[in-house]
Parts: sequence; structure tokens; C-alpha cells
Amino acid sequence: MFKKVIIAEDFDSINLAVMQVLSELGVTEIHHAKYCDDAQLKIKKAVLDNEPFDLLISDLSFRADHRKVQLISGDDLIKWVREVQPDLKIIVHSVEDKTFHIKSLFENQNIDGFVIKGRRSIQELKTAIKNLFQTNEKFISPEMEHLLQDKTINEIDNFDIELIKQLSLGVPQDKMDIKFKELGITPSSKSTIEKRISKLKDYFKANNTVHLISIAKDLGIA
Amino acid sequence: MFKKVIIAEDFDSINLAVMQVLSELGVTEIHHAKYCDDAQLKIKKAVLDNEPFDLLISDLSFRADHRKVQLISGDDLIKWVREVQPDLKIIVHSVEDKTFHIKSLFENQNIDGFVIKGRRSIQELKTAIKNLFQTNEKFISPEMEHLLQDKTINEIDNFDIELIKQLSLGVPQDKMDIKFKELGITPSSKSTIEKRISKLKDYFKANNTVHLISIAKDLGIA
DNA sequence: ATTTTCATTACGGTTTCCCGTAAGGAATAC
DNA sequence: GTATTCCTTACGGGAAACCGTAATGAAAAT
Repeated sequence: MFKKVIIAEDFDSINLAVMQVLSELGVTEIHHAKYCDDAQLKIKKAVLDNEPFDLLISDLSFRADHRKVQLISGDDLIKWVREVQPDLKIIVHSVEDKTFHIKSLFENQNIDGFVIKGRRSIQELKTAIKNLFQTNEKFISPEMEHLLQDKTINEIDNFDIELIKQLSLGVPQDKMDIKFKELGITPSSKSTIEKRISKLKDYFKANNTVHLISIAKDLGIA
Repeated sequence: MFKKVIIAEDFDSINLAVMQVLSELGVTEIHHAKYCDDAQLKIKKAVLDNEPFDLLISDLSFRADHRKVQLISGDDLIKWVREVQPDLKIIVHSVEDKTFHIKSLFENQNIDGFVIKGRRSIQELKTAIKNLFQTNEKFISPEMEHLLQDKTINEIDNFDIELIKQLSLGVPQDKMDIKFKELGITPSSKSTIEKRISKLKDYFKANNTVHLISIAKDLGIA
């Protein structure tokens, strides 16, 4: 079994439960952090000490509070991990159910598992860890598996996402060309932007731009 | 201490932690349900058996799955409880941080406490339960307290909310008068609707309607 | 080298949205 | 009973968004 594991999770109750799972599986050295920054510190130190972690179990969203932090989300943490310790196994444990987001984690960050917080997460977590250790097999919660088949996500690219994001921040379509030039994004003509928005409206069956942004927000884009 | 307590919570890990808290506090009869419908059933039976629950600790959002359910959210459950057992003490335990929502629970459903899921929820839950039992005092997570001071919420009414909702569903401003007439909402003139939207944009410092809906979605209105 | 394809850009006409001004009407104040 | 206030409604000009068509240019195919 994995020897040295770290949990990044802000909810104390879930932290407790996950530690219990690890302990039952026979993990001997269990660390945990309630902030991504703390997890970062521990992972960094472990690497320097030549006693790196074998597995990271990380949440994605961390509630912001009084404390100033560098890494505000699990995504930030994972991205950083991939730079300093690319071979660290990572299982994401989150409530996140946005296809777009999960898919990107597997494809861009090469995570090793995704367990959705829910009615069976304890059991699923156990399975995920065991399978990963024994056969190096990636795990995804059964409930989520079918979502990855969804093709919607493949057909909208970073340009579209940036567009949606800027719209949702209040940049009017009319001024979007200027904004995009500022951001150094091409193409940036009014015409292209108009066409893309129109394409997105088709895609998401939105009646108008307001509707589009509402849908995009529900999907977790923006 | 409370004798008979029920937990409505879908995450198994949190369920576990809350049960542990109750047990430490000396609660003798602890029940739990992963679906609102199950909680409803148990509460109903307890009332009929003349052995009603003393306290309900309920989550707000329950993940939808294969199972068909009547009550889809904690809000539904609480609303129902207030009809059949108005004196049941209720502590809400949720990640919800939308002022609007929490405020409405205290004002309209007369809940007895709100503990936000977070880094200190176990401790807060203990305090909430103890205080409630000993002094009948309402509890709200310190982190959330200041939010209730926020006046924003008081100044937007049901008309505004319906307006935002319809906009986010894709009804164009121009056709909103027709929609409102259909829904039997007055006033309904184009002009008034225009003015209200404009007021809302002022209020939320939105550049345009798209921006407004984006903000409203973030606040959990709509 | 030429053609085809495709993405980008440009532009004009129409609709929708935005904003100020003002008229009508009901409730409250004087 | 008249005045004041506040909400609702109406309208008109200007801005933004929408939609179709077409020109431009670069990459790919032949």
C-alpha cells in the first residue's frame, strides 16, 4: 500500500473520514492540510528531504477566509505539483460535477482518479486507492463516467471560454474586440466575436446572450 | 441533551462525522437519512408513534441520482417539517454561503441554527447544539454573521427575483411584459420592467444585462 | 501553380435594448 | 378638496446587438 499520503481538504468532517479510510487501508504516514498553501509546503519539504509523498488526495474548492493564500484552489495546487513532482499520484475528491472541469483534469493534469463526494464516496475512495496502488489503474466515480462521453466540451475551445468569461464580467460584445486586443487574443474582430457568440448560442440553444451566460454559469464555464 | 436526533445529509463522510459529534454530546438516539424523502418518512413515523424527534440537522443540497424523489432539497424538507411538526428544532448544516438563501431560512422557516460546512464545522456544530439545548439560543457560524447585516437582500423583492429568473431563462426584456402578463404578475409594462432592470443594474453595479445575470447567478438568485 | 477550403474581417440593415422625459393614476399628506 | 408623492405607463432618440452577405487572406489539396 502507499506509505506516505497527504490530504488537501478544508472541511474538517471530510478530512476526518478520509483519514479513517487511509488508516483502514494500512497507510502508515498520513498528513493533511486545510489550505492548499499548507499542502504545498509539506509536499515541497518532503521532496527536499528526499522523502516524497506517494499520493495526494485533493479537494478542488477551498473556502476563502481571512487568511491570504497563494494557491486558492485544488487546481492551482495540482498544477504546481505537476511542476515539482510530476510522478506524484493524485486522486481528486470533490463535489465538482462539471464535465468540462473534470475532463480537463484528466487530460491536462494527468490526474489518477476522480472520486465525487456523495453518498458512496467512502467506498469509492477505497476502491480508487486500492486499484491505483495495485494495478496503476485510473478511477472515476461510476456516476460521472458517462459524462466524459459528452462531446459538448470538445467543441468549445479556450477562445470560447475566454469570450464567455469576459461577457460574464460585463464586457459588452461591442467592446470585446478592444478587450481581446488588450489580452493579446486573436482573432479579435467584432465580426468574429459576433460569430462565435452566435455559434455558442446555437450550441447551447440559448435565446440570447443573457440566456447563454446563464447556461454557461450553470455548466461551470466562467 | 436532546434525545432523539435525525441527520439529513447525503455525503457519507460528513454523515459519519456528524453522528460522531452527536454521540460525543450524549445523544442517545441518532438517526440519519441520505435522501430527504427518507428523512421525511422517519419524521412522519416518529410523529405518528408519538415519539417525535427533538432535533433535525439538515443539509440543503442533495445530489440528484437515479432515484426519483419528492423532496429534492433541504429547503423542501424544512418547509414540509414546519407543516407537520412546527416545534421541531432545526439546524442547517450546509456549504451554502448565499446571504439571500440563509436569511430567508431564518426569517421564513424559523430555523434554529446555521452551521457552515468548513474548517471548523465540527466545533461549531457542537456549540450550536449545546447552546440550542441549554438556552434555546439561535446559532450562526461566525463567518456568516456579518453577511446578515448586508442590506442588499432586503431591497430586492419577489418581483425583482422573478425578473432575474425569467431573464436567465432566456426571455428577452422586450417580451417580458407578455411573459409577466401570462404569469399574472403586476406591474407588467415594458417601461416598468425596463426601469426595474435598470435599478438592479445600478444596485449590483452591473455594466449590462448580461453582467447582471452573471452576478445574480453568483449570488444564488435565479 | 492553381484551386478549394476555411477562418477572419468588413459592412449595412433590422431589431432589441437603453435612457431620459413626461403623462396618467392611486395613495397619502396637508 | 387640493397638493404631494410615488408608482406605473408611454414614447422617442440613440446605442448596442443581431443577421445576412461578401471580401480578404492563409493554409491545404490537387
